[in-house]
Amino acid sequence: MQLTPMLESFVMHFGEMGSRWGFNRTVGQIVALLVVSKEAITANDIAEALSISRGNVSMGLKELQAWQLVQLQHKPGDRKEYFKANGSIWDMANRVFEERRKREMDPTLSLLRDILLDKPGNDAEVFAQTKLQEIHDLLEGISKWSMELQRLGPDKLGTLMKLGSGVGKVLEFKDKLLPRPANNK
Amino acid sequence: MQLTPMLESFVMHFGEMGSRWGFNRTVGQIVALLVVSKEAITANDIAEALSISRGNVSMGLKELQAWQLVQLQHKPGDRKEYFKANGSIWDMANRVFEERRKREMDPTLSLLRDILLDKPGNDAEVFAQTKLQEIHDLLEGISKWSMELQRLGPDKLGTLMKLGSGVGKVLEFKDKLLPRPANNK
DNA sequence: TTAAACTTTCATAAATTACTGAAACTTCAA
DNA sequence: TTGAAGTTTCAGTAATTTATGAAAGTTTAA
Repeated sequence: MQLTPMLESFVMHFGEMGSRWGFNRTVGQIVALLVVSKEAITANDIAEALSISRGNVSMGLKELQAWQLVQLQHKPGDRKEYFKANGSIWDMANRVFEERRKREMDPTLSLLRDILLDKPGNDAEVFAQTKLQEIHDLLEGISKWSMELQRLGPDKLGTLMKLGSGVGKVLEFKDKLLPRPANNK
Repeated sequence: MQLTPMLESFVMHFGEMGSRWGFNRTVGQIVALLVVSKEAITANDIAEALSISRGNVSMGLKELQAWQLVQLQHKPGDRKEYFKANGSIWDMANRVFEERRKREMDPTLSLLRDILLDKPGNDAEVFAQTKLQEIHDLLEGISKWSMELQRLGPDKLGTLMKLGSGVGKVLEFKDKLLPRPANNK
């Protein structure tokens, strides 16, 4: 497998960005390669296209399976395993969001809840706890909201996003039209 | 400066999470320390509290200034520089979002735009470009939308988030009430 | 000016993370 | 069962990132 310059620049860029998106360079390259590949490809193809070791590919694919970003395929009469991107771009982005939410917010939320159960021992701790409470509430809000948004599905989310600055307007309607939502803290 | 066990656990946790949030351990610890400190503190206080070198603190604070997460203060008759968290938790979270958007999406958007200007050279590139276009549109959508949301300000965003699953309902209203929004691509 | 008090820089050391490749493992056809 | 075709694991090494601390830089009071 040989990449054209166009595809190579894309794949390499995803490698560079990988670490910012929560995985390492190789994993970024692999997922990029799979996304632009029409047909499913083997681990050997990947190793060759990216000039990395076979072992590295294996670990990368394992990681991507944990993220649910790749799909395994078998071809009849062929013992090799073939891989392809799992779902649409939208699906993949959703899974990345979800996974990052888990990794970036859940552990902190859990720690904050624990700490907030403790009695403050002095003045400094009293002040600190009010701050920790604020952080907790913000994280919890974002966390819950992002889960709601994902539940909306692509179509509605699309509408919501296209709404853009119109969101403000719609919110005003809501105040006038919805008598009183039942979810006050 | 000596941290109580409660504060220490919080500060250390932020250190661990730091790398997932886009900065390194030390920077995470420093920002956590500043957030729970009622009074502004000196770089030496920080080095002592976290048991890290003075130089490291200096670099960490520099980084945090780039993120606009710390504020410098001077006390009359005192030559030292004092530092405190810059703005409310909300403000700080906003800046982190903004900065991450810039780092995680902008470079990719820019690359994708470039690539999409090229003529595909073969079949594989034709397929790849449709995928790249999808990625581009999704990223652009998220990017623009998140900017809109930030423009709403805390109050409205709060309402929107509290709305939760109610968002779906409000969207239905919108379809019925807003004749036709002017922002079609 | 000088020098004391303080801060930043940066070369190098330490720590962490990622990659390789050979060995171990698995699966399947004969 | 054997061995060929394939995959995974993991110890060792390479690459990258982060931290240290001494030297250089800055600021201000006298």
